[in-house]
Amino acid sequence: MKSSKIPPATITRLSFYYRKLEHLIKEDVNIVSSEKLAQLCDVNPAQIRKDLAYFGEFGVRGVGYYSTELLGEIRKILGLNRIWRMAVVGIGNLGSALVAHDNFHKHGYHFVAAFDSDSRKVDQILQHGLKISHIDALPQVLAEMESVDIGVIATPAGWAQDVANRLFKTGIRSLLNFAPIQILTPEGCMVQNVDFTVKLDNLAYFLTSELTRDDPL
Amino acid sequence: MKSSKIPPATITRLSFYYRKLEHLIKEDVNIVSSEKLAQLCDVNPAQIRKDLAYFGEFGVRGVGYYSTELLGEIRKILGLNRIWRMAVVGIGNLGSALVAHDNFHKHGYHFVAAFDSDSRKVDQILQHGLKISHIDALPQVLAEMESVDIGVIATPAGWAQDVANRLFKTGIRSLLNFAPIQILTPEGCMVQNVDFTVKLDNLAYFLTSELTRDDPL
DNA sequence: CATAATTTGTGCAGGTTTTCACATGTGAAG
DNA sequence: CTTCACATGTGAAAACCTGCACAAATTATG
Repeated sequence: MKSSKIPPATITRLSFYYRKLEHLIKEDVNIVSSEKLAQLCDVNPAQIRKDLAYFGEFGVRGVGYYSTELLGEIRKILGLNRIWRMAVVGIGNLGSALVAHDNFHKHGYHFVAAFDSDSRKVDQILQHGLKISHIDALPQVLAEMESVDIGVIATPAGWAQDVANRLFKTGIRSLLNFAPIQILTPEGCMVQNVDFTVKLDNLAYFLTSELTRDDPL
Repeated sequence: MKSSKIPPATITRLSFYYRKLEHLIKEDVNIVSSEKLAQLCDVNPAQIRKDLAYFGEFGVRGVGYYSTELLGEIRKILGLNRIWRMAVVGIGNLGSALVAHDNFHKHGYHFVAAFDSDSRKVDQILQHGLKISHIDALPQVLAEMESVDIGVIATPAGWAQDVANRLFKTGIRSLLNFAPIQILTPEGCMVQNVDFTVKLDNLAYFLTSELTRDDPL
């Protein structure tokens, strides 16, 4: 259980493995080899074994991994054996879509607070009885409830840093940021960016470089 | 102009530089040094110079980079000096939010077709006069229009692979996938995944490992 | 024109991540 | 009980990426 130096990419891959395992278990696959799982996740088998080795020995030599057991181990590693409470700021098209997206809820990520700067939206009720509060009431609203683990920023770029600062001030240490900017982050906090435009730029580059490439057969 | 072996991360960073440059130019900053830009993007200055060196020499020694010139060069590299035509499949909460999101449009990514499997949604009109077609009409609709560059998958996970296959079959070679699964991709095609849950899992792991850490001191 | 002050572009070293290859452990069959 | 087939766990090699440190180029100044 050496947690010393774990590549960030390993965590992301564990998340993939987890999903595939859920899927396999639904199909009554009880045992899976690194070979098989690797194929499904499109990675190298040794990679999977290395990733898991950071956290322990979960397989049986000559056999493979017991699906449910491995699922449970990864669940423990990632911390998915609990509910994570989230607050979202910015209830525009994207924010609404996120709240309505039941994939979050199904995986234990629950929205427990929602904020917007538009007073006309305040007191509107969203999915699961979630009520929109005014952004200026953020400190009070969060102080009055059980602590929130993750903040979600779904505001325009111009607001994002300000909103992030307000969230950090309440003691939140993790943000999921949908605004296309780099958030300045205090020590001990983490921001994960979901940046559509960057992804599209990657596709644009791919298509462009394919065209430009002087393919000599 | 050695395009031989460019790290994927370089492309992603170019996208960041591009955004920051846009911003700087708006503030009438004519010249920027790698030092300055690095600070703003939170990377190493040498990294920026290395990234740019893959594609040419765009700076002036002793001076720095002319903002607009560099912006133009990166625009050319990434292929952002044109309109990219996109088709979106799945007009639920997320799909609607994407179409409404004007950040795409502003950066040259235009939705020109929209599909859904729900017949009740067919013929509904979205932003910019975009009309929803039935998913089964996808081949015909796309055949009748100027070619589409990028497919966007905003369907539930179960549909995603099927939709991807249909899109690939029309000749589309790039996908932006919002479904939480790994898409099987033919040779010469590219899929970029925007996977919220993976990002959340990363945050969950961060928070969990921070708690578990036996902090000596 | 020479010198100083900059800031780029880049060879090289260092570090991290991925992959290979094999020893180790396990279950099954004869 | 021995042997075989198999799949994990892991040290070592390879591939990849980043960061340093300095040479090269440019402008400014006297």
